[in-house]
Amino acid sequence: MTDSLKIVSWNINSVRARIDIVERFLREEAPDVLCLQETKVRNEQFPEGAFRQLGYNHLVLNGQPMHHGVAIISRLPLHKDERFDWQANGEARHVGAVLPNGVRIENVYIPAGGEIADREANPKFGQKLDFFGRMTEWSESLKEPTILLGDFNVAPLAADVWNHKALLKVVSHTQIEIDHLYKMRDAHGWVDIGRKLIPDPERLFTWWSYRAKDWRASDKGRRLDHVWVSPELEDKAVGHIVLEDARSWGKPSDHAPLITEFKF
DNA sequence: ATGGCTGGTAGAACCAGA
Repeated sequence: MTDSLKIVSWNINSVRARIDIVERFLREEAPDVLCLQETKVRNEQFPEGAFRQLGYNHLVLNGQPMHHGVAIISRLPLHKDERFDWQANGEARHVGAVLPNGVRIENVYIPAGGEIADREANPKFGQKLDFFGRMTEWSESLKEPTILLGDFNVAPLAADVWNHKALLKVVSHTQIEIDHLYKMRDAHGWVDIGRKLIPDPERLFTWWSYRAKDWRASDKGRRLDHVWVSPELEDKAVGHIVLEDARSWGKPSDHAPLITEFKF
């Protein structure tokens, strides 16, 4: 018997400000598991009722006031939830749990890293590189079949940005970030499902700035959000789309949802 | 090739995102 699962990653940029389009998304796409980043809410104030009404009764939260915050919201029971502090400063940027089939889901919000791509001039950039370092150590020792997804805040390939040359020195597309990302990938043999199913050099973006007059017309996007899987799960991911239309829904997030279909 | 935008929280000539 084949177990089909639809798993989503979405940087929501405030789950409370965005609750109407989150409900629309759940009604229209009916995922099994929704992983949110940038929920921007304390756990006590998380709008759990909206999710429970739609049949999503299993929530694991890691929130804080104002910034950051992640959540896994599921129709299926979640077990062994955990929260790693890969930032080493208490910020809420990770939550993980195990699905009934034994597969782990790790939902991460990697720091943006500020404006300047230099750890001396900009401590936030150093924090971002160190975050990758801690995730690399974790990846090296990882044994369980795992889905690692979220907002990685790096667009590694030329086809992951609207203009490769223009962005070479822009944080999210610098070589040192890409080196750190790939070192983490190689530490576990992570498979990039986005590029396995939508191969390079096809255009593939997940984020478009709010500042563009018409985000679709200018299309100055970047692929900042990713779905990676352990090597043994590579063939279980059978479909992957970025729901770009959601970038145009009322009061949108600046990120679109990534929908991955698995057959276990 | 940045930023003209956005949210949270405070009550900002704010901070953060990327």
